[in-house]
Amino acid sequence: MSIQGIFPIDKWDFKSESILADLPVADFDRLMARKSEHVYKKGEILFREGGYPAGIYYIVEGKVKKYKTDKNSREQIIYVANTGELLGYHAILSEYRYPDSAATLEESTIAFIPKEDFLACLQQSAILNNRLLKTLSHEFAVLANSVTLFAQNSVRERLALQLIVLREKYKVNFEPGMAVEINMSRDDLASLAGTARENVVRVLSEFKEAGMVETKGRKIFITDIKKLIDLANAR
Amino acid sequence: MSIQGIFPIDKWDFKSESILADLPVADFDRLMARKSEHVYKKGEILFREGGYPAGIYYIVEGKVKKYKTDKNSREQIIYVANTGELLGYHAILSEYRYPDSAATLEESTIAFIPKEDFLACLQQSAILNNRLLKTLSHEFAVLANSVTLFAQNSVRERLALQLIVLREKYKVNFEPGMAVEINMSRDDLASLAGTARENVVRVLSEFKEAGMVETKGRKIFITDIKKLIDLANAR
DNA sequence: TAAAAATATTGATATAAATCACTTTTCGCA
DNA sequence: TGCGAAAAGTGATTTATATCAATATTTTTA
Repeated sequence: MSIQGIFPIDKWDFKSESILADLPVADFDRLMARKSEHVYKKGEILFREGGYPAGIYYIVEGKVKKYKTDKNSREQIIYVANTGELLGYHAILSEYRYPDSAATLEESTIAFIPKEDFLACLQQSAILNNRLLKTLSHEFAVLANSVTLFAQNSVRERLALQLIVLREKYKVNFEPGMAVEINMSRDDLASLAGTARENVVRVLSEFKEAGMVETKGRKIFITDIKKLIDLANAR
Repeated sequence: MSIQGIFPIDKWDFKSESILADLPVADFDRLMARKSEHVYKKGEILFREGGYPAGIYYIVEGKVKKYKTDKNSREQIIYVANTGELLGYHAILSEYRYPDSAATLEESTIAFIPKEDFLACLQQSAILNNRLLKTLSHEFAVLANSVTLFAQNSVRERLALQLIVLREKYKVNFEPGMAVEINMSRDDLASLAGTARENVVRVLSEFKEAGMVETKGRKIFITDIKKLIDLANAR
């Protein structure tokens, strides 16, 4: 789902192009022929940065964080993938190792597709080919935005933007005006905003003061998205 | 050219996969059939973020910065493209607008290839297809590294890393132990490192103190790459 | 080659954010 | 249902870097 139209440009359109949508049934079936589906508990690791790729992963249902870990073992979340998204294809297409790690953010059902099946399908399906090119190009735009965000914006702005993006991913059965619950630890939010947990807590309570969010225990509710967007667009 | 082997992992392998290398002659000729070549002066703009793409650009000779401009018109350089690299394909492949702007960093000879020719060639050449998939996947890895760099590293580390990367791009007729001259303004360096010009100047003079670089007027020479790398890897 | 313009440098100060040390709350589960 | 571990929150302090104001240097050009 897109947030186009809310932002001036769709600068923060983090919508996930579904790579497999509209794939001809034959192609889809070939791809999925030897898949193995598995339910992962929250926090389980699918693959690790630097590892050699054996195949790709399809999120049947759930959420996965893609992240990098630096030498101080501080984690940086690059992206939050949602139901319907594909994972791990970068490593296979670049003929190299996984550029990041992936771990479930909640209990998730995930299908594994062997590398050979993915490559075979890729060779035969022009549509899959084009979808990948399109998705990868879109990812470039999204990551370029991230670079600018981290290089030039304050923690406050970074967190605001990440909350806006997360809201899109966490809203289900949404009706206008409804608060969206974001189910993510302060630590993960910190990792997503590129800061320390303490700062997330402080900024979050600022946002609470300003009537943008509410919290109940660990739960975070986005109550006024418009205000958040204004803050993110300000300066 | 790669800096693999210098870094522990090739974390900062910013080498540019040449998309057009090894392309069958027939494909290459078709792609280039209607190209128009033009010499740009330093600082000329090839395309602007948000613009509708009319084609792609091939750097015959020269250097181009890809950058984004935020609401305060502060510039963030995302990438420095070198001789032999292709520009502007993201916009065409994603079927959207240019995600960033491009401007020459020095006098450069650049060929423009109409969108139709690029797409036609893409449709007929499986090799071009695969090269694009590979390059885009590699770009993902590079940008993911950038995100982590900006989110978690100090200005000192950021500048050190950017200098290491620039050194690869600015070295010509290089012999071991030779100093490499980086011909870039303090403002552009600041934009590349995500900081203000003043801070670049200060950090640069620190590096000079430490014997890593030398300056002559505006010119910057990387004299001890090993020390720079140690600094970038430290922490 | 001198004057003007662009670019770079320096120092002082303000501000944001990291870090540390600690307390409190929440929640899974025994 | 209450205990213990994990997660969240708070306050004080330090540190890095942004910002401002002014000067100096380099390059361009007339």
